[in-house]
Amino acid sequence: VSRKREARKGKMARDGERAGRKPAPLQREKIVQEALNLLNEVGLDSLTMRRLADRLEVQAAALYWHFKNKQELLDAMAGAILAASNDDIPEAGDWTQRVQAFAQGIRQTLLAYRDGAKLFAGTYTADYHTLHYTEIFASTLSQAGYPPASVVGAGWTIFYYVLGFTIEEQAFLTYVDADHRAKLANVLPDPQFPTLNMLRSHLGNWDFDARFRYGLNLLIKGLLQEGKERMEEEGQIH
Amino acid sequence: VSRKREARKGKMARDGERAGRKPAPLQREKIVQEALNLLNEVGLDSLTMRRLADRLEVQAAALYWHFKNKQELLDAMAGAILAASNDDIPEAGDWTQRVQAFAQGIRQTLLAYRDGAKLFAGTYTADYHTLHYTEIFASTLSQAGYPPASVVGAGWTIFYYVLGFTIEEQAFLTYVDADHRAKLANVLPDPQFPTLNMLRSHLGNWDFDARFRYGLNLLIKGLLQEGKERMEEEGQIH
DNA sequence: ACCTGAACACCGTTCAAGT
DNA sequence: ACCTGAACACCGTTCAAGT
Repeated sequence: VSRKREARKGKMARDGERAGRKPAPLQREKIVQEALNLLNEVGLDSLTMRRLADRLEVQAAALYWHFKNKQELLDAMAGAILAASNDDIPEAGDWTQRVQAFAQGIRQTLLAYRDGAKLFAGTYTADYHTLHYTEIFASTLSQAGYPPASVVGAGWTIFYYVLGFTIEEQAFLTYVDADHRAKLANVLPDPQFPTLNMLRSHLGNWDFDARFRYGLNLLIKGLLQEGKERMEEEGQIH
Repeated sequence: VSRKREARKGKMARDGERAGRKPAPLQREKIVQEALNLLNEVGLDSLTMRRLADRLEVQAAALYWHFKNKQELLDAMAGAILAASNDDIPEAGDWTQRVQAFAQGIRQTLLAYRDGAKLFAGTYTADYHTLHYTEIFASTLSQAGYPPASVVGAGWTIFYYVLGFTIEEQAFLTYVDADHRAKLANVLPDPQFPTLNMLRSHLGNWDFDARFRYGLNLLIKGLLQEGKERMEEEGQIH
């Protein structure tokens, strides 16, 4: 997970606009790494500065020398999750396969840490890794012939889908136990909701992998359709 | 906003599986309503039991007679937001227009309260309103000829998209100021990311309405395409 | 440069006791 | 049935002072 990061050393855009100043206070990465371990053990709601300080065998106040406040630490954690992810998206296959691998990659990255998606939501980072990922996606769709507005629009759409999906997936995995699931199932056979009743067996399906693929396919079908419409228009003009 | 709820009184599935017991301790709705007001004023992070108690001119401990814990209150708030929303989706138009209106309705519902989307995320409620909404969507797509698996899959996909979108929209509106936006713009002209550089003008576009419509259209295009493929298959078989 | 000690102004939650 | 008083075990953050 962290071997990749060594290999990219020297690219230096790592700490945002402050990059390239000096070799970064060594301690910062250690804190973030320990914070991520703690996240996996206790979850986002129980991740406190004091608990983290305990782990690092330091006073809580010490953390405020390295981070302005808790939010800045959380932002750094979100960045580190993305950085640690498998960022060599396969170049093989047509663009639909590449886009699919891209979306799956983001989902797996967020799934790799407890509450990873929730942590990531609302973190508007623009560090090297975010831009790198975006560049890969954008160039794939651009080379497939899609115009700028579509590339950007599709990028956001896929990102929002993956984010919403993974937030709900992780919430389900941690908060919804078998009891709760059974309760949901019991509510359904209500004559007031005939269509839901009809769909009962499908609504009880919690195969997140299959569910994710269905939505991703729908988005790609939409892109294919958009591409076809664009070709037809161009055909009429020329 | 709350007149609608009066009109539906007597349907009684309101408090989940405990419904139909007795006329519900009057106080509960008042607490939730005040909590929503507080949410709009201070945001989700600053919504505390103690502050809410102050507003109701009561001790914080008193809230624990009405709600098991804070999470139960948050769940009730999420339910109330959905309940207060405009739930008579227009019956006019073809199914694509109805699905569009449906998704827009959910987005507007979540936007109606500060951090509404974040509050809603991970709240697996199955109250009357959730089921009612789902029923409307499912029947629309069912009547359009889509098979059960597609109806359910498309429902989840649209939900995840709307949720992810609105979370990021609200986070942007509250946390990202002009300064931050300018900083994001400055990072882009990097020769390392040629495609992003090319898309610069489009990446700086923060028109969320337009962005939302693009993604929604993409999903509907995908559904139309899926429908066409299904018709072709059926044509070959018969 | 980096950390401690101690404090400030808060949290969510419990529970005996009141009415 | 509904609420108070008081406590418990925590929070994030600041800041003088240490090394």
